[in-house]
Amino acid sequence: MQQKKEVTIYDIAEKLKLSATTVSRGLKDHPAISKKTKKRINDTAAEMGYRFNTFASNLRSKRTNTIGVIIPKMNSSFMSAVLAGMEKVANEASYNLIISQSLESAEKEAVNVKTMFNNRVDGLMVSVAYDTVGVSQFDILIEKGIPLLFFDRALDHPQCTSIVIDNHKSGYLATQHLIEQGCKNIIHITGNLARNVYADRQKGYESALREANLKVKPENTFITALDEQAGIDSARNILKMKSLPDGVFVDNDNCAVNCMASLINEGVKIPEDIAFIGFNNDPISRVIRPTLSTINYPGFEMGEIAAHKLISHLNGQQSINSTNSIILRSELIARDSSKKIK
Amino acid sequence: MQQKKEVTIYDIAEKLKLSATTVSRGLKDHPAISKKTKKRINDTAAEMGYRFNTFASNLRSKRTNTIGVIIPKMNSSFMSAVLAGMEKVANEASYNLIISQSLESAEKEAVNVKTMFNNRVDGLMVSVAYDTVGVSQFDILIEKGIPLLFFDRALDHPQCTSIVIDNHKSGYLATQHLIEQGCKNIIHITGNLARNVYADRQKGYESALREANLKVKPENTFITALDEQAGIDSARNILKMKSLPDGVFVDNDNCAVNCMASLINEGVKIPEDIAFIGFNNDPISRVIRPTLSTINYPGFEMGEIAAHKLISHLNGQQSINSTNSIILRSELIARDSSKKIK
DNA sequence: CTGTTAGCGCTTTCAT
DNA sequence: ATGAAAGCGCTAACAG
Repeated sequence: MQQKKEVTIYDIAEKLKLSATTVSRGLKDHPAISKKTKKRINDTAAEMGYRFNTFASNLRSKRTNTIGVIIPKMNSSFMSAVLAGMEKVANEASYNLIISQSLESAEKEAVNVKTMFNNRVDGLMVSVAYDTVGVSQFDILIEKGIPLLFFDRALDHPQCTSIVIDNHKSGYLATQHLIEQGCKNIIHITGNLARNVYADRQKGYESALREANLKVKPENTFITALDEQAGIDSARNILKMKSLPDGVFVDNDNCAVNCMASLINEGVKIPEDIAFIGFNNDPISRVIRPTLSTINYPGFEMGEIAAHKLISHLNGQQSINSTNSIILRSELIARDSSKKIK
Repeated sequence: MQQKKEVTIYDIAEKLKLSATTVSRGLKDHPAISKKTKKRINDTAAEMGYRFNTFASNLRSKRTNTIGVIIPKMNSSFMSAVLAGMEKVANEASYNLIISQSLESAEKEAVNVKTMFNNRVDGLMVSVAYDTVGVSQFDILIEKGIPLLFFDRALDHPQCTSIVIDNHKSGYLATQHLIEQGCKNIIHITGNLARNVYADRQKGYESALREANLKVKPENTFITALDEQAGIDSARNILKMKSLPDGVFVDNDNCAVNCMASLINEGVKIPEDIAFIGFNNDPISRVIRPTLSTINYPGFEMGEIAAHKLISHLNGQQSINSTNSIILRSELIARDSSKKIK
């Protein structure tokens, strides 16, 4: 299987009696090259089977036109939507996206940051892992002036912009909704409170309880991994409680449906005995019975805005820093799992 | 925001009174460099804030240590598992993975192939899009001797290895299972029959029917996109049929649960009126009620095997071609949605 | 509008 | 176990 020799711009230049520079410019659609020459160059390139060498280009120009993205896990329709939004904006600005998963591990995340750094990404967008601590793993980027932006699961950093949803309000709305349905003893199944998303939702949950003169009991907040197993385990823990709750707010639909299914298996009636509300508006929330009430928010838009902010910065149009952060709106979707009142 | 000057191996070499060659080797853990020198080199590199320049390396060595992966869509636990398997093997062999989605579009797939090609991937693994036609879009790779491997949704190509599951047997098992439960009028909701996975399952479905002396009716095969909407639409179409089916075999769990939910909404009893079996063993199949019978198969293993085959080829240990293709085993998981017999 | 020159940072011979 | 020299293919800077 002999590799054919690679065609370079020099080969094209020679064939056309031009300089390599002109060929390079012609291929790049540079304004200073005549239409006619451009056409000759492009035609010859195609004919000779030329392929652009990104490495030589990147080496020389010290730019990669590549943006890195690190997400915790590619397992929700929300993440798909965010990435789709990012990809759209990046493509339009002719940037490439490199996506990698931390799989919820701070350790793997740190490795990914290094890999992105070594791959010379022009900028990086991160939604941090479940157990990430501190921000020092990102220092290498900041030091080299590589713009860093957080989305959804954000960290506080003066030099970074964050794009998030209003988690406080979301938590408040979800809890208030359960209270309106008559719930007086509401569980909040959440994640690591070091993460802004969970901490803010917890605060919103507490605000709503206090506003309704309901007690905030520490034992009513379950800190979990918010995955399927956490849903099943939480159901077991709920059934063990002295007084059964009458409402459950789960920070993730997938976890919520598993919890619901386990409870129903044990004879619990939903929403009559326990009302449920999830988070994410995942497609599963519409398929499960009873259909799951949830919080919806604009993932695609979040991706678009994040990518747009970063690219604006790269083009020198605006700066990445904490004062440019954005909070997107979310909304309550009430379905059968929470409608105690007929 | 001034960029600090990049540290190169020459800077390290100078500081240590060594040659760049030695530094390069030391960083790469080359056997011909003494332990002591290696330690000095690595320490100094860290201290000086050196970062490896992939582009210079790739440019010079003409290898990228990168494997490309193109998948239709990152929307199932099956795909996650496959990618995790690939990543594990790739990482162990110190290869990077670039993953991109065709979003079920042949057009985008062709673009992705070109991008991968221009990014000089050492090899490519592809699960083709829903509507891909022909194999010519992959010619550029074959011509340059870049190994190409298909997994799950495969194309026939003498120079490519395929890693697939036994779709014929899976279709047969699923259908036979419904027949054993007493079904006599079974619908098969499938996808584009130009795709091996769906064509083979359809053949298995037909084999099982014939074996049981049941008629194979063309109108009982629904060609759909196998997504959520297809499930909902199929439910509507089923309800319009002159004689309602008593069994439905869907080639995708996600589509199946949406179809089931829609039918249940219309008062259909599952499995009593219509028994159901899906495909993929997606987590959703365990949460939905009734729990969905399905076909399980080893996604993680598929990823591992695919990556392993490709890397073996890159190391010159075995060849990529159609004679090395592998068919993995799948298994039936019977749950409540198909158990008519008590 | 086109060309000349130089060099990005690394690895690969081939020597020693 | 270490080094010298050359060059991968491109583009920035300057020249005309």
